[in-house]
Amino acid sequence: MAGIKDVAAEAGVSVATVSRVLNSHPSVSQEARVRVLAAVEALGYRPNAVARSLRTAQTRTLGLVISDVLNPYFTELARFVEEEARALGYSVIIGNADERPDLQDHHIQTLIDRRIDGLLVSPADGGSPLMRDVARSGTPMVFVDRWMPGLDVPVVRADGTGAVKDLVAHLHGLGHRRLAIIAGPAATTTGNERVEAFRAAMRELGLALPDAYIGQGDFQAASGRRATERFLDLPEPPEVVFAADNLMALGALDALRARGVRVPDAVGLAAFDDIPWFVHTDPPITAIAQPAADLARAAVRALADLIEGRTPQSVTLPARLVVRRSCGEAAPNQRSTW
Amino acid sequence: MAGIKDVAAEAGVSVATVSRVLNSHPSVSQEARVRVLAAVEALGYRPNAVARSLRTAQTRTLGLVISDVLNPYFTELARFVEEEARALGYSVIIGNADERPDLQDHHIQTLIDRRIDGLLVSPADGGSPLMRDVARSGTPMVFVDRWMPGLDVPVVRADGTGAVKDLVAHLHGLGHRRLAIIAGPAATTTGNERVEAFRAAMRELGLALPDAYIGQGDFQAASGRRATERFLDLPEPPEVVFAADNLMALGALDALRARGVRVPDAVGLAAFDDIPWFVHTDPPITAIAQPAADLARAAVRALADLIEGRTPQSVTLPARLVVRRSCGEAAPNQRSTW
DNA sequence: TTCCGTCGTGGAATCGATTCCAATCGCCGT
DNA sequence: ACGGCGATTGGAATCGATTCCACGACGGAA
Repeated sequence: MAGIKDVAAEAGVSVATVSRVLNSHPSVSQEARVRVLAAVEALGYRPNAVARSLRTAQTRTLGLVISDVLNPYFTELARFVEEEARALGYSVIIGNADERPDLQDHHIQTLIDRRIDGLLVSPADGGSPLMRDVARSGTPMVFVDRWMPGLDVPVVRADGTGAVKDLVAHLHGLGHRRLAIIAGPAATTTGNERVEAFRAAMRELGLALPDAYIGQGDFQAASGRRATERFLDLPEPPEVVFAADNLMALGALDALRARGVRVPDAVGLAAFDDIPWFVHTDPPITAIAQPAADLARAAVRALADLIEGRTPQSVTLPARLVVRRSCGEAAPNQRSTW
Repeated sequence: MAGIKDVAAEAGVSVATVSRVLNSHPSVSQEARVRVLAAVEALGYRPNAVARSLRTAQTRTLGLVISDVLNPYFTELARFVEEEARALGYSVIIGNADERPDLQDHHIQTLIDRRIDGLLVSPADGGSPLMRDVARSGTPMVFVDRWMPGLDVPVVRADGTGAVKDLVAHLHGLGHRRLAIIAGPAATTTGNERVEAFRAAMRELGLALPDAYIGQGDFQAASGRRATERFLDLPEPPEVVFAADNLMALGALDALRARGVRVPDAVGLAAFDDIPWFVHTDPPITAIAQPAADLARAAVRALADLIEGRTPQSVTLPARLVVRRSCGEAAPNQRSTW
């Protein structure tokens, strides 16, 4: 593969001049520029990004560590992150933690070793000591969706409080009183927040939330299945199950179907995170939709600000309720996002 | 951030010795090794992967260019690719082409510029001249799922012929005669193959496949919607629509629902690619399942073979039919993959 | 005792770019 | 005609590792 020296030789100039042309440095004669460009073309020369990064100490690359690629919400997030990053001249390397702290650390370490310019993280399991160190070491970093408290790191996320309140009100209006939730890991911020919002909304309506109605999940399908089975085994099962993410909702649906429980007649189902498939499930699932595209854009911009020396902003966007039929009679404002 | 020189100074040895310890070169005294390791520990030293790559001319990184991250099939593929690569000591950088040739080329170019050790590609739109050049230039490369004909590049894919034949037989057995297909882009191998397999299977059963029953799609949801609407507008609409991938099936379902067409009573639906949600759609969708995990593993191994100088193998694995209820009465062997 | 092979070690070159610094060349003003 | 300034240019240092090569010490064989 041709190097900058070959180009210099071909064009009859020094490597310094070639480099200047490539980086559009002003002081190069028109004539030299033309010759260099011709040589570049003739040789099909492409600068070696590795060498360039070593010298300039920047890679124009962002790391994105997400908790689970199989979760459509994160996939969507990743897609928009890459899009915005590309618009700003960065590449993105995705690390999938699969909700496993060890994998998460592995990816963070690998990304740091490769000297990415900045890190976008959605901490699985409440983050890790390594993550804390990285943040403190001054590596530009931004949290998306989930975050770690007590760190001076910008956070870009959706606030589901209002939407959860709307959801509970909707369920209450439908006549449901016994509402259960499948929570995410207590260590994650989103895991906690959603439960708290749910609890608060219920208290406001004077509804009780017994411990037995709080299932422990880990944001993955299997845990949704297990928690749902436990609910169904209760002497007095809940009338509605609210899953704190879409994969656990899938698991819940699996469990319900396996037991032959009719949705929503016997038990209703709602989920956090809206995805295209919820329109076509049986029945269509009422869900809380997060603005993934906006979150992704805001997060990338905050990170770029941090990297390029500007002051980044934490951003909180509202999530919103999308009512479908999985909790009872169709509501008048039933509408899909898609 | 501490460099190898700092470690050398701290341990009181030369950088050469430090490097030897780090790369477990045999000729280092026990005593020096201990001192170096202690210094590494004390300084929290981590080798700079960029510098190392420049010198060794290898990055221990694989590029994976997929056609569409939002397609759960590719997401699953990506997940297993990363898993297998990690087991073999490689990292993976994912490029999402969104079924756009220009984006695809952008990612390939970026990956090459970063000197990834090898490339795993599922060509969107039949590949590109750039892709052909890269393949010919000797960059280790392996095709997954889709491929470009006429290149000496290993291909790892699933063969759907048998499963499509099973599907058509199943539909025929259910009494359906007018079967339509929403094809993928003619430029892609999978796009063509699936149509051809379908056509062949129908011919064997003496069924006609009029041109009007072949919808042109691009593997994305919107095209599935459009093609389905066109089918429904036909004087004699098909009895079953077979979508060549899961996103177009989603689009088809959208269109069917919008028109108030009952599935499977009025029109049946089947899809290529099976995903967890198909179990819970209304109705559950009959689909052809590809062994994503096995494909991913085989592809990574083939690429690693190529990179490390062994002889890689092309692999073709069978896809299989999973019958559900979207084409008519439940079959006896109804069973989910999940 | 002398010679030679092994082992452990450090100096220095190298990978492919970027960039500082000094040198050269016109050309202008006085 | 001369000093000087701006525009171009090339040489060489540098980024942080790996690795070739030479060198000294030491042990065993003759």
